[in-house]
Amino acid sequence: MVIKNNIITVKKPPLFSFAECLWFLDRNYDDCAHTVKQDAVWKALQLGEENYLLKIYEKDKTIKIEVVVGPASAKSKKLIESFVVEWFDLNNNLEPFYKALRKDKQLSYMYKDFYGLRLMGITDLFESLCWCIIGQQINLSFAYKLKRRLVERFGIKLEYEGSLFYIFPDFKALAQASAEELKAMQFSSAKAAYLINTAQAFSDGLLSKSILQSLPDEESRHKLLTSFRGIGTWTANYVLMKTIRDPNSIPHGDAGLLKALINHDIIEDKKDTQKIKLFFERYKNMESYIVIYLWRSLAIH
DNA sequence: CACCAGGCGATTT
DNA sequence: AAATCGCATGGT
Repeated sequence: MVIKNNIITVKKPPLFSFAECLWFLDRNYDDCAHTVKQDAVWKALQLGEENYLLKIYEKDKTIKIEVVVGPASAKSKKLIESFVVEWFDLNNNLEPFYKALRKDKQLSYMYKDFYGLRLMGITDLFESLCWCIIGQQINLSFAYKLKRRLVERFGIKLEYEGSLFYIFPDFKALAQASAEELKAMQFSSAKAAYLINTAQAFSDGLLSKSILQSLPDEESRHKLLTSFRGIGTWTANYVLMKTIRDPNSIPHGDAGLLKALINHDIIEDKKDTQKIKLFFERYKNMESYIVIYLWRSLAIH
């Protein structure tokens, strides 16, 4: 009998659906950040100095994390477990959010239809910022294509049983990329410069997740982020939501968010900032979660 | 062909 | 301060 010691077991929290989270990861886009196969998600990532390939699936009342590639020492397992808990937002109690949702006449259907969906994070700040810059003002299909090109060129490739898995490039690799090469990959000149500038800001120690987390409030985090070229209010808020997990962060001006608000007759046109403000007051300190659920609704409207 | 896309920075009013 | 403009290019 073989005893597997490369599996980590995590308890599922209440108000959680692994299937709904997997649905989000496997929307109709070609995201190179992970692979959904059958009922499991495969994820390549770097933690500390080590590269890992994880296979994550549910079993009974638990989530299983199989360390497919990489060390499965006690220390590694601890890091991996923290990563998954953060990625799936497992420590967040959604009860207050669901309470507010159930009271919402227009949106209460989401309580059933999207039950258990979590705010799937982007735990790495550099990756999160790059993803925003790539996605600015272009459609998502094209954005995912650009991201794949960037990752295949500058990222780390992991091969396992004939399949390829990618780890997002280190900022050091992008800091010395040439704008010309990025432009040849169909990035606009502005975006090529933003990406390289951002990578250099990390290289120069001007920006990091811990720097951001050490700041006292959302306002100061937003201010630091937007001091860099290419990081506007939308990008700053997106990152605060997906990476820093500020609960009250809203990516104002987001095209998808506005479309969802119009679909639900919450606003009539995109410039109705007053009604948008009123709407979000119903979700104080849960703004980022209602944004995720509104984005989720775009797939059914 | 027109219009929009998970915006941003620069310029003009 | 607030509105407008140029960017770049794939999707529909």
